[in-house]
Amino acid sequence: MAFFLNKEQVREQVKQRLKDNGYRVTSQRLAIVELLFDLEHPTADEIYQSLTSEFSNMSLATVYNTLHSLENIGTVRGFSCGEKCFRYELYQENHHHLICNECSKIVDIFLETCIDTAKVAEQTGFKNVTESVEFRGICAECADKLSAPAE
Amino acid sequence: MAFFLNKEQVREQVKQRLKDNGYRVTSQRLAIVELLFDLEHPTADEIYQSLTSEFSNMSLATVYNTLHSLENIGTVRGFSCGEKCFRYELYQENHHHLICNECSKIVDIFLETCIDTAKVAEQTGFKNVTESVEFRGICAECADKLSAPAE
DNA sequence: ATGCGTGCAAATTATTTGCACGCTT
DNA sequence: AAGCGTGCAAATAATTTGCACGCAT
Repeated sequence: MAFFLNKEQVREQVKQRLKDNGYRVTSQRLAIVELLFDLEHPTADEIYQSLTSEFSNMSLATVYNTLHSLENIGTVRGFSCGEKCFRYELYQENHHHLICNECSKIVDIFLETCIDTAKVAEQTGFKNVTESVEFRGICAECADKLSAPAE
Repeated sequence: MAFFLNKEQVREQVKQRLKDNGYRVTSQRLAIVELLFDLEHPTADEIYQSLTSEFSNMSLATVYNTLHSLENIGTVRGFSCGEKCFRYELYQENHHHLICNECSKIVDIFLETCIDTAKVAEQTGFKNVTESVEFRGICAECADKLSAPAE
């Protein structure tokens, strides 16, 4: 985890952004942000599982709603690993993914892009624009497996 | 559509790549590639609908299988627009997306990046690496709608 | 001739939605 | 006091999978 802000700072930043965008600050929203700070790339269900210990009654629907709100304010990014599951993480510039098409393994890649998000926002009229680069390919192990049957 | 290759050239390229990667060249695979050349960002189901006119009997399962194979050889890229639907397109460098978190509108963005896909492949051992930049945000109309209730 | 790719249909499962209550503002 | 956010549970629909046949190699 290579965050530029510590958990407390992220918390404060999110609170500010929620307010700025007309969302209420709720304990569930903050809890999910903190969880995302600690976890790798949880799915909605994993987040739900982790939070049921903290909040005895918390529903999956709330997790989805909250993630959606957090995406809207540019704090969370969802991405699909493999076709099926959807994973979420705190948005960080320069933090990208390389995903195996076969086994859905996710490799984190930190690299500078020369992409100007502000400019994209300006030219398109979009708000809260986040950017991420997704690499796709076949990992070495899967490449072996795929060619193996042909031997 | 700003393809560097015409349809025939894409066809030949795909045939070669299929062979190179140990996949068979089938009419369904070529048909899907040609369709992707013509269509914007079809979903699997839209592809299926379009092909049923050409192939009287063609199943959705085959569409999914084929798309997956084409992804593996780096010809097709799938991406999620909104959380629900999955869309597919021919892979082109410098062709990226800006997606609205609310209405899932897709804006195509062509921009040069300083991303070196070959280097990523080299450093990670992945094969057939494709790259795409995905921008997310809230489009102007949805931003209006979201703030409207607060007025 | 062999075996992969296809078609069919059933199964799985992630995600969404509507409604009533409680908490934040 | 008012209304958004939450929780619950049912509904929705995209995607996957197994099996048998035909076609490409």
